[in-house]
Amino acid sequence: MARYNPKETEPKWREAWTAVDAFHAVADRSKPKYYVLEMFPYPSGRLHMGHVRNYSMGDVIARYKRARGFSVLHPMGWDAFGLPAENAAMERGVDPKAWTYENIARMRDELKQLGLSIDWSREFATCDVEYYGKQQAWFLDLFERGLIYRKESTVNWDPVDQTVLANEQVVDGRGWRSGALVEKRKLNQWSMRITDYADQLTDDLATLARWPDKVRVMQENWIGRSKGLKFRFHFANTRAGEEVEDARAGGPAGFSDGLEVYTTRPDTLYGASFVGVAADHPLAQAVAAKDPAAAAFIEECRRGAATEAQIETAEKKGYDTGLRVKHPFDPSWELPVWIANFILMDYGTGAIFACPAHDQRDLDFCRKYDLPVKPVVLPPGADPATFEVGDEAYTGPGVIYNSQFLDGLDIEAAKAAAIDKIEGQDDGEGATVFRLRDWGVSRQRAWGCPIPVVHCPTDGVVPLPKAALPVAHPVDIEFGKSGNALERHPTWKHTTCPKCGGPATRETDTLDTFVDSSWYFARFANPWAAEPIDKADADYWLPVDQYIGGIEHAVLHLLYARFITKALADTGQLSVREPFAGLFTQGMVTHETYRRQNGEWIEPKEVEIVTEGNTRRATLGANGEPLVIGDIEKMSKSKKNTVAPEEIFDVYGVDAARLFVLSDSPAERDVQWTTGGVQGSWRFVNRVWDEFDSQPETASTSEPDAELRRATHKLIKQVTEAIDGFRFNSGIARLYEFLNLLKANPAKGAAPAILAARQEALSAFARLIAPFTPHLAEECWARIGGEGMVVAAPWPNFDPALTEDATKVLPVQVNGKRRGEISAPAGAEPADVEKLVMADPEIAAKLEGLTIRKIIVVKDRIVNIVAA
RNA sequence: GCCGCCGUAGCUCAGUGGUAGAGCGCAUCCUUGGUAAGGCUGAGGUCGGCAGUUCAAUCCUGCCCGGCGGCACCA
Repeated sequence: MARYNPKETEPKWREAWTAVDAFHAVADRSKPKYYVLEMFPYPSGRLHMGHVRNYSMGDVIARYKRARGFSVLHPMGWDAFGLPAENAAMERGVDPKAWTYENIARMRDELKQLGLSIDWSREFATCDVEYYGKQQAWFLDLFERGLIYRKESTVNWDPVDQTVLANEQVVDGRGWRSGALVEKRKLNQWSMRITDYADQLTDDLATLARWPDKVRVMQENWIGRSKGLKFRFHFANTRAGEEVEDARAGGPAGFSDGLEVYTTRPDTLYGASFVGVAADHPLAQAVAAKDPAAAAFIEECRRGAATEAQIETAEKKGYDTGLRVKHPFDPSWELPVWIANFILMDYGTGAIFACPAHDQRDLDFCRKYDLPVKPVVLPPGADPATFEVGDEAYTGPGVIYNSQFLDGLDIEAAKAAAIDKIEGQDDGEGATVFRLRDWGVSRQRAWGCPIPVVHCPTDGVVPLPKAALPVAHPVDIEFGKSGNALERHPTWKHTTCPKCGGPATRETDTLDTFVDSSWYFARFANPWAAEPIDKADADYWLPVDQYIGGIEHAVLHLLYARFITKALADTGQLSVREPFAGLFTQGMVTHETYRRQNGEWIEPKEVEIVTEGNTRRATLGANGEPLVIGDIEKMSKSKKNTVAPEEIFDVYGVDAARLFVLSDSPAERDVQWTTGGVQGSWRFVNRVWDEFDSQPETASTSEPDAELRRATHKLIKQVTEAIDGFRFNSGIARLYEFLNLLKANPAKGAAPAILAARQEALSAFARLIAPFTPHLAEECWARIGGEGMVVAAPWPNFDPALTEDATKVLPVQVNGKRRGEISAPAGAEPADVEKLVMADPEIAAKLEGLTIRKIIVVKDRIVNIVAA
C-alpha cells in the first residue's frame, strides 16, 4: 500500500486546476450567483496561520457553492497602502512601492500554495494607480455632492506615526497602530459626512439578518443614536435678546438666546437641580475671561483627563459660575449654572440639566455640593410619601410625580408631553443626537491615495476635473525622513489651477487607507472597467453574499464600507445600499507560549513537550533547560508563539493544515494550534487515502448494503447542513466518524453488497471532503474513476428516505430513568409501541409491584412510563 | 457600570427536551517488511452552582459564581 504523498499530489492538482482555469468567475445569468469574499490582506510579506484559517473558510464556501451550481465570484486583492511600507522605507532605505510589490509577489505565491479556488485574473492592489485613480474619481463625485468637506478641527495626532487618526483609530487614548499617546491638534482636515448617514446606518442594521448580533450591537453602540430634546434655558435676570456685559449680572455676551442643553430625559425636568456646562463650553470660556477662579478650574479640568481609566474614576468636580437660569416650566424657579468636569463638550450641546434623583452622575455631583435632590419618577409599588433617593439614582420604570402637568404619566408619555410643551413655547425641539462623528480622512503620509484637489491663491480649494486623473505619486519620492514626503517633494505639488490657470499647489494629504478598503468589493465585480464601478457587473454580483474576516473590523472597516456603499448608491454608481448580505467573523489562531526562567520568549519549534500522566512539562530542545508553559494567546511575533504555515505545508501538506484550522474549533471561536492536532489531521488524510486505495478498481454490480447506504446518505445530509450553517468543525467530525465506519467495513474480503455500498460511499465522500481538503479529494476522485475533476463535479444529493433508519431503537424509561430498550419500526404509532413495551419481559420485571399511571411515547424517540 | 459570548472527559471542543460524543493525551495489548510508522481495546464526565417549568433538563426559564470580549462620565 502506497503512502499518500502530498508533496507530489498537491502541486499536481493545483496545476490541473490552473490548466482548465477552473475558478474563473463568469457572470452566467442562467445560474444563481454567489459572491464569497474574505477580507483582503495587508501585504506584510508573510502568510500567517490567521490567513490560512480565514482563506480556508472562504474557500470551503466558494467550492461548496460552485458544486451546488452557483456561478461563484471569489476574488483576491491587496490592501496595499499604509504605514508599514513607509516605516520600512525609513528603517531600511527601500522604496515603499518596490517593497510593497515584492511582498505581494511573495504572499501571492504562498496563497496560491493553499490551493484556493480564487479567480486570480481579478487581482489588484489598492496601490495600483489603476485602482486609486478610480477612487479619486468617485471622491470627486462625493465632493460635488457635499459629502466631503474641509474644515479646521481638533484632531487626534499620533506623534509617532506623524499623522492624524480617526476617532475609531484611537483606542484607550492611544494610536491603534503605534500605541503612542494621542495628542490633540488643530488642523485643516478633509472629512466625510458619515453623520449624514447615521440614521440609515443604524436603521439598516436590522436588515442584516446574516450578520452576527454582536457586530450589529457594536455598530449600534458606536453610532450611538439617542432621541431626546434640545432646548434653551433663559438667563434669570436678563430678558431674552438683551446683552449684558457683566457675567455676574446676567447672561454673558453672546448668550442672549439662552443656554442650549440636550437631554434624553425631558420627563424629569421637574427634578432639575442645576444646569451644567463642559469646561470647554463657550459659556465657561466667557465666564473665565472675567473670573480668574473659573479660569483656574477650567485649567484643572484640562490637566486631569489623560486616560479613559482616569476619567472613569475621576472625582466629580464643579465650579458655580454664579449665573442663574429660569426653569422652562416655571420662570420663578431659578437654577444655578455650574461648570462641571464630567460634561463632554463634543456630545450633544456640551451642556446639560441635571436631575440627580434619576441620574447617577448628577446625584454624585449634587451630594458633593449639597444641591437639592427631588425624585420625580415613582417606582412601581413605592409610596410617594416616603420614597427617597439615597446614594443610588433611580433609573428604572415608574410613574411621574412631583411634576405638575406631567403627574401620573409613564416615562415615555411624559417625555412626549414635555417635548410638546417646550416646542409650544418655542424654546427647543425634539432632537436625535449621535455619538458618531464625521470621518476625518486626511493623512499626512505619502504612501496613500492622493486627494485630487489643488489649492489656488485665487480660487481656493479647487477639485481637479476627472480628465486630470489619476493623480499619481511621483516616481522619485524621497523617504527616509519623518513627516510627509509628498509635501517635501521639490516639484510634485506645484501645478496650475484648473479654474484660473494660475499657479497652484496640490493637496499633499492622502486618504486614510480605510477609504481604499471601503469599495474594493465593488471593484472586484469588474476590475477592468473604465468607470470606478461597472454598473451591470456590480448589479449582477453585489451584494457580497458571504464576507469573512476578523472581529477586529466590527466597527472600523465594516462601518466605513457600509457608509461608502450608501454614498455611492446615492451618486447612482451602485444599486445596493448594503455591501455585505452575510458576515462571518472568524476566531483567531492561538498557541501556547513558552518562556525561559529569565522571561525570554521561546519559539514552539525549539520546545520539547514531555507528558507524564496528566502533567506536561516543556524543555528547550537544544539543552533540556526547563521552560515555563505560559498562556494560550493569539499567535504574535512579540510572544514568539507563531508557527510558520510553509513549514507545516512542507511536513504535513496543505490539506492537513487546512483541515486542522477548520476542524478543531467552531469557526467563530479561537482555534489553538497544536502539533498533536495537525498530526491528527495528517493521519486522517492518510486513512482517507487508504480507504480509496484499497477499493477494487472493478465496479461491483450487486445490490448495495442497506445499512452502509443509509449511513452514506445521513453523512451527505449532515455535512451539507454543517457547511450551510458555518459549522465546519461539526461537518468534519461527521467525516471522521464516517471514516471509522468505512474502516469497520473494509474492502479487503468484503461481500459484494458492501463493496457496492462502499462505491457509492467513496464517491460521495470524495466530493464531501473537497471543500476542506481539495487536493486529497481530487486524488481520491481520480482513484475511483470519477468523471472529470472534483472541482467540476456536482455536490452529492441525499435521498431523504435513506437518512432515516427503518427500525428505531427506543429507550424505555421508568420514571425518567433508563430501564431498557425496544426496537420498533420507524414511524410506529404510540399505541403500537405501547403494546411492544408491555410485551417486553425485561421491562415487565422492572415494573413489578408498581402501578402504571401514564405512558408517554415520543414517536421514534423514547418511551417513558410513569409509575408508582 | 452597561451590552454580548462562554463554562460538557486531563487538554481543545462537538452535541441534544428523551441511551453523554470526537480529536489529542493517557493505559493495556497486537504488529515489528507501512517502522522516528500502523492497528485493537480500555479507563476517564454530579454536562459551573442553586431553584423553577416538564412525565423527563446537560439542553428551556430565573438567580448566582467563574472566564473572555466590546462599550463606557454619551446626559
